[in-house]
Amino acid sequence: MSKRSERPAPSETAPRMLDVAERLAQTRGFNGFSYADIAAEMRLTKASLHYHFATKADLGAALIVRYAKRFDEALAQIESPDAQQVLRKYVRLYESVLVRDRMCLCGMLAAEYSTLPSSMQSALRQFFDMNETWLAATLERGRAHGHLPFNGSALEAARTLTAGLEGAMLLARSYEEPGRFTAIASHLLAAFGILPVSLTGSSRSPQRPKRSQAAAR
Amino acid sequence: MSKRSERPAPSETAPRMLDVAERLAQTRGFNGFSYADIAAEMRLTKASLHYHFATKADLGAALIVRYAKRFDEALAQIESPDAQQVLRKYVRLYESVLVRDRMCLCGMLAAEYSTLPSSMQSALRQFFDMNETWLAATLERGRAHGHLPFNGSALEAARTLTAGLEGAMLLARSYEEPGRFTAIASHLLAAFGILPVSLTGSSRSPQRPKRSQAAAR
DNA sequence: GTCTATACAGCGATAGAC
DNA sequence: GTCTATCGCTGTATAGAC
Repeated sequence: MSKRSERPAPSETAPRMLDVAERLAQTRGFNGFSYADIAAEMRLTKASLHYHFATKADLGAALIVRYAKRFDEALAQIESPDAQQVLRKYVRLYESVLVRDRMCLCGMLAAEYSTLPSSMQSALRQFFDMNETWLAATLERGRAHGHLPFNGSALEAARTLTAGLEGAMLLARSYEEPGRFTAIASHLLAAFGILPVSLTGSSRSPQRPKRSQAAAR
Repeated sequence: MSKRSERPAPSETAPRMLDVAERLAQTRGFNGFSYADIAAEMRLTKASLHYHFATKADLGAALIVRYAKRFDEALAQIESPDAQQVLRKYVRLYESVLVRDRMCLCGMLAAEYSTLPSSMQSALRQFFDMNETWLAATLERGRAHGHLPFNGSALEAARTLTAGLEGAMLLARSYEEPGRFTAIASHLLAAFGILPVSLTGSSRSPQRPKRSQAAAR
């Protein structure tokens, strides 16, 4: 926080703006930072910033689009035949955000949803749609291969998992204790029969997986 | 929404202020409304409002304290020997907030945590502590009586449930589809072996359409 | 308790020089 | 692309009359 960024090369100004704005949005919310904040950090004037993103709504929409693209790429990179491993890595994506004292950008923006320009609202929904589509497909595939013993609709399971992770980030941040997130995430994964990371390694699992109680009977 | 409140009796101004501010904070966030918004709705001037709550931080702290008190009372009212029924009603408390197009006040404030005055930050943590203490005790009691077949720490289970419900509200609001919340909440309850309400009447008490505790908030 | 009036900082945004 | 300068508006908050 005490370090002020060097002034970027002109061609790098737009992406650096997005970097700074992203961090501010994740930590303070979209309504919690201003062009002046970005300008101070980048050692530019507010007017210069408006050259790159004419309005804050433009900046905000670009923020979501880039975030969604990166998230999509990250999801592609954690694909693997082992659905349990994929989901553990999925959780770790969230964790890697939290340990940098940030909230998931889109979780944060979801809280401010009703105050956002409509361009941001629709971009936000696209992000969540993409996320839940990928997650539901992953869950369904894992179940089909017999690796994920959960019950019920994969789409609803995906939404439940996302809600749990977003909520866990929200709460963990209020305590400045990332460990709260990890504990909740493990609990959520356990509901899908997924054991903690420390027990992975090989396919043997001497401990009985905590079966999901969902719709038992 | 289109209706503007009547001007309150002078002695009622402070509580009405809290009512209006609460709704605005739940829908737009604490940084998403101003004294001017409250003043317009109450047909008073901003200056008059500052007489009752000198600063916005004072208003915000009072907001949380009152909310926590009401929530505590609501929890006391849903106590019952049937832990499953208690948890279903607990979920319905959240639902009753969401269907009025609001986010849980404290979930919303949690998102803005880092921008809040410290008096609000500590009040917020108190709210979550109270909530999780009650919930963990409820879960533990249900398990001890054999009514809740969940595994692991009751405290962590409580945190997981709270995170899931808060996250579900967050996401459901971005789609303006309260049904998303209900589906996720059912899924979460199922993880504790709690069946949907519609399937509960068969063994014991018949289904009663009584919806008394939906008040408050 | 409520008012008018105002202070003063911050906001997003624009015009035009360089 | 970046600057200086400025606009119009909104934000929280205060002083003092009624």
